[in-house]
Amino acid sequence: MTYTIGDVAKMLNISISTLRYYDKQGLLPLVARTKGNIRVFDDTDIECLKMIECLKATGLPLKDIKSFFEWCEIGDSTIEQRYNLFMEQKEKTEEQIAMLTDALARINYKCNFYEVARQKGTTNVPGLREELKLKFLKEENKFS
Amino acid sequence: MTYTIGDVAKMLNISISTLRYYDKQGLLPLVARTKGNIRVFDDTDIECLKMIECLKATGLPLKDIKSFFEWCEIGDSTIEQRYNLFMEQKEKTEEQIAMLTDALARINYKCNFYEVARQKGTTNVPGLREELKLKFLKEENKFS
DNA sequence: TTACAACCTAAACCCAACTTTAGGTCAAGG
DNA sequence: CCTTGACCTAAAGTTGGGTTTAGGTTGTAA
Repeated sequence: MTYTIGDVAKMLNISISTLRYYDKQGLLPLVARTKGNIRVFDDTDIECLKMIECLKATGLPLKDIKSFFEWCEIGDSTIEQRYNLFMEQKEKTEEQIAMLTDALARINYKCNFYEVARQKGTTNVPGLREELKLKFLKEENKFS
Repeated sequence: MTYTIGDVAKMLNISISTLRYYDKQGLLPLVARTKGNIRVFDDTDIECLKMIECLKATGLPLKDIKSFFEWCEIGDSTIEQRYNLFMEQKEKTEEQIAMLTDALARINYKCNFYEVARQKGTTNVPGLREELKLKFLKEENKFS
């Protein structure tokens, strides 16, 4: 099965210009072309793009993703590097999830805070603490 | 308790230039100054900065963080906006965690794959599938 | 066979979020 | 007083990850 760049863009929800940009950056070194120079993507290219999306989602820079594909092409002598890359990325991803989980807890707190504030019509709700209140009250005092 | 910009930079592990940048962008509208124009941070400013870090971690752009602080200053008439901001950010953060959890599963698979490959000295391991193999094998065939 | 959408390139442009640079000011210790 | 490190500003530069533009080619269907 083969696909045009437009097909791939729709399938993976990546813009055509981004796909061309990735190709130019050397992230898709193996994309075939027709005699008329039109890109022909196959299922392996789709798999590569999904891997790119996965690594990008975890914050790996494009140049490092490029390195990974270069290592794949070189072969078995680069297994150690590839292993290290994924082990490191695993750690970083776990850290990111932990950070986001923390952030989510704070945000949930705020959701509850503003839920109550919405009902009462004021952020001045006894029993609930808002981080910013002190200073804004100080500010109010300044103006009064 | 008050702090210099250098103190805050060390406490929160944010560079001095970033703190000044945030101030310039209007994210720290309430930071006091000495008569000699030196910034004086207090504990509320530290709380604001922690909130900034939290929202930034979830991908909220600085201009939106600025809006939030502006809404806080305006007062109770902006409760609804603030509520919506946090509800939306809650959703987005949950989505991000889900995405990262997916990515982590793929990465863990790769860790295992390369763990075995490392032991065997080759990625050509029966029973383990590598997304990229097809094409690279095709490539090998091209050259042989 | 020509019209038309979809493809191509190179190069310029864009944006957020910083960082660096250049040239100055502040304040505490000797 | 004067030195020195920490502070200040404005403005320019940097980076990553794209998008846009301008000008051209391909290929399919009427």
